[in-house]
Amino acid sequence: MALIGRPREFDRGAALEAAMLAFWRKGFAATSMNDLCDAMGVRSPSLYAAFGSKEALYLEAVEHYVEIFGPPVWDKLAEGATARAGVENLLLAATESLPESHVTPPGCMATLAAVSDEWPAGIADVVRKIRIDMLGMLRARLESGVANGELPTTTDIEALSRFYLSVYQGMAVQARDGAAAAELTGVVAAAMAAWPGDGRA
Amino acid sequence: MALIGRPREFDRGAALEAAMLAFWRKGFAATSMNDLCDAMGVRSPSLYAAFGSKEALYLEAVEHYVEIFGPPVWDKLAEGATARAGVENLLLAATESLPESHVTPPGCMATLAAVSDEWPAGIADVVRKIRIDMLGMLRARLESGVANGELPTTTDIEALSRFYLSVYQGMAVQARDGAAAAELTGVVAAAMAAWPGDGRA
DNA sequence: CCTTTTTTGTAATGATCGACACAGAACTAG
DNA sequence: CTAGTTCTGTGTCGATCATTACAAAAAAGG
Repeated sequence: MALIGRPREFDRGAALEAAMLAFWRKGFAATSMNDLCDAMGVRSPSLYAAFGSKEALYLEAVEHYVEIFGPPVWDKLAEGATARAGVENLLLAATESLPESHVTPPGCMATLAAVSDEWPAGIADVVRKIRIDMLGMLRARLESGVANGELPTTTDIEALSRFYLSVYQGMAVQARDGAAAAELTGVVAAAMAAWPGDGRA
Repeated sequence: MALIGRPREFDRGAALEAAMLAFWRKGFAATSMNDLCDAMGVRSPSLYAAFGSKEALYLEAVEHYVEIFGPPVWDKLAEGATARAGVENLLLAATESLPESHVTPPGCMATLAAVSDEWPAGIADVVRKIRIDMLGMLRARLESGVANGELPTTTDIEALSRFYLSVYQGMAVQARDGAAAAELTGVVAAAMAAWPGDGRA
């Protein structure tokens, strides 16, 4: 991009990654420019030159989050042999992704963003769209399950996709509260028992 | 309390109610003292004299929330004739309580507090305890269901209580995103299909 | 009446917020 | 080399934050 002029002395990608982790852990408002400068190892004028503003940096950070942490979980939805296996694999992947790790904060950055605090409208719109996209992915997989004959044509797609989204979102909240992967797998097992036609009487 | 001296000119209970609604809608950090003074109709010195600090006011507000909005939902757990009816009635009550109304903001104040932003430790501890108490109430009802013979003794109480808590918490997130009661009742119907022994094959 | 006590309104405190002005440093193009 | 361009570091801007001094006002006790 910048062919002439003084070269940038920091790795933009690494700085964005650090900003993503800081925002993920503390949220938008609670992460100050000072926090970001410390986490990214960059002075504020360099940060503004590279990213524009705190809000623009957050938007890039959450976009990066979706690119990096979305596929390992949400691609499972399509990889499953059946719609049921897809949903189950999605939720099982979430049990590994949601709890805190050595490098990542607990919970889902997009699910938990802007649900309890007032955030800038631009950010609130983006994260809400991500959550709506999750619902859309679930709905699409269930619809294909009906088309494949795996699910009865009478299946309430809207309700079932919202239900499994609820399970994912609730697991994200509990991961925030310290739930471990083993505790979340129990939730998944219980949730899969709600699959239409899975009678065990 | 104050027998002598100039009498207070505002209704402390009404002011607390207004503060609760403001905190509920915007969260702790995003609600400034200016916002609170406007919402409560009180100048800041009077506010500090009556409540101590912003943090102490929040703690009183969330305590008031639990007292007012907790029982209409969570008492349903014990009122049901069976454990299954109790859980279903709890979730159905939530479908009426969680969506935004003319007077209340959307979502559950205790469920969504401090999940996306860093809040003062004292507040984070309190709201997390409330969420853990919800889990405890579910667990206790399921345990009594096992004792009554309504549920198999092999029931994974821990997993099932976490599962229904997930559903409640996920519905709270979706209510934040604008879900209506009708959409949440579909989630409840799907969730109740996961009840152990509810075979429909 | 006067004193004591508490609340009220005005105004200001220091701290922190996001964002930026400016000058010097580091690079390319010619 | 010089000129043009971009980045870095220091320092600071006005705004807003939670909190509080201070004095006038409103009540009760004597």
